[in-house]
Amino acid sequence: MSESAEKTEEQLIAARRAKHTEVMDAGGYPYRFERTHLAGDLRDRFRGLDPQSETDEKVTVAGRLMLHRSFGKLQFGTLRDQSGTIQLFVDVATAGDDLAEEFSKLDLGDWVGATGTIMTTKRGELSVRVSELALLQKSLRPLPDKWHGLSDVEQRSRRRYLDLMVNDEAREVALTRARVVSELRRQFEDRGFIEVETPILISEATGALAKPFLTHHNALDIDLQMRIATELHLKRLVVGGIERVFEMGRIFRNEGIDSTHNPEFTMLEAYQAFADYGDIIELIEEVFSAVAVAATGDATLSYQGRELTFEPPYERITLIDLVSRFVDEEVSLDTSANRLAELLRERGGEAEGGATVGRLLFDLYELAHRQVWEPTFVTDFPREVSPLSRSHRSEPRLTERFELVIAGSEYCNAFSELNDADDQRSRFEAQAAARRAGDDEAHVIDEDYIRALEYGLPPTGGLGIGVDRLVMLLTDQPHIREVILFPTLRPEQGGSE
RNA sequence: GGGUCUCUAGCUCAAUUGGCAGAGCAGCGGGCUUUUAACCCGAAGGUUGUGGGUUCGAUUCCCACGGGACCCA
Repeated sequence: MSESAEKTEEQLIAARRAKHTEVMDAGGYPYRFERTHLAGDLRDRFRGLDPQSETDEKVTVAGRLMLHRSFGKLQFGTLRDQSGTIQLFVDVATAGDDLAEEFSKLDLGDWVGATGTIMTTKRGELSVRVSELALLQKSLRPLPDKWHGLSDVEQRSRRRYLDLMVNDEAREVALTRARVVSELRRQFEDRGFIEVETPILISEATGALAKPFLTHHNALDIDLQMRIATELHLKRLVVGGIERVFEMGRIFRNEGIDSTHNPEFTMLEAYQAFADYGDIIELIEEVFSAVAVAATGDATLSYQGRELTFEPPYERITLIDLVSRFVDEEVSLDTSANRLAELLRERGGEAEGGATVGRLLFDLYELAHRQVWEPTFVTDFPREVSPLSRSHRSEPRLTERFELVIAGSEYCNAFSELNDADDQRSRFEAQAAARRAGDDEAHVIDEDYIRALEYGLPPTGGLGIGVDRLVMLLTDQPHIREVILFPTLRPEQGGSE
């Protein structure tokens, strides 16, 4: 922004600031305000009131002044509170010159309280015939365009308060997210899951394949990492006897930012003793359909112009069958690595030298799953890409793991939990070898977790749900920044965050 | 990391082949007793992201840098 542009803005601010100074000189703004009704409540209660009605109902409303229309001796204002909008009507004949003058001096964006009787206008608009007015706090800065709102995506993310003020969709997304989170919590609580909180700062981040954020604790003088999953802590709690446990919390992964990745995001993980991945599939179907209905009112919705239904049952297909369908050729665990690498390259993938059959099948799946639209459980993942999943009961080269794929992306990752301490140790060691070979996202060995398993983890089914992505789906948003109120951004030049 | 596009008034957007940078909203002044983005009249508001270059002349063409968006890896 150039200096003169700032000057232009300063001129706009100066006029508002002059009025602000007047208020301050006259004793300042109120510390509280007694509101009797929300706009939405009034709309519900007086729905169907005939045009040009006058009532004796005296109400006090409060909110931000969003629009102002002056019509000679009449003035109309649109006041918005959290529940919606209500019109303020000021008639100089009944309100008097002073109140009309006071009302006309308000600026868009001001926080205003108004008392008066409920009425409707000739056109039937529900209004408050204002008899008392209170300026609760002046807005010193001009609002964005009253019709177009704020459209620049960067500014909308950076100044979310403005986005929420002027863009209906931003408010709707925020509210829907709250409904999703609330319903998720209710679904698990109703099934007897106990909500817990596990550490975010830990000496070594485990439970997923991702780079952690690094930090430092001064008093202990130790380096710490921020969690990349809640998995191993939650399973320790199952070992401890909390047989149904969940956590919905912030996860941090030190990765790039794109339409589906924010460095901090919200994941729900849940673990259920005595269940296997088949039980978890049923649980997920119930939870997802309930959440879709709670968020949007319907289990069927439109995402990016295409219909999608959360109505169970969802399709189930093994990873190998999905890959076979994708490459249009029957593949299996006995297909040669060379052939799989060839198929991968043909489909535009990159096959690393020395990649195992399981790895290559997984890489092919990563391409194949983009073509899946309706909710689909893809089951039975290769062992080497699933270091925390229990071996498949009928095929040891596979694990009892599934992902729920919807609209080309993964929304849930779940498995029969690996509860054999010795097997877990050998999986960790395989990961450690990969790490030594240069894979810095390979899992590190968590000795205490193995110790916990040695005390005995019952047969357990577990799941992880990417909450942000689920909200994207349910709000029809193509970018994760639209469902996170304050997404990670490069700091503004010269500004502070 | 690579490619494409983009940055003009507080906000939303124009600007012909390179020829005086315009509008709407907001703000300011005036009019209007039923508006719904009210409307009408008037005045004001700009170092066109930053820095270089080409040119008589650059919002426009070229280069670099910065911010952003999308696609690819």
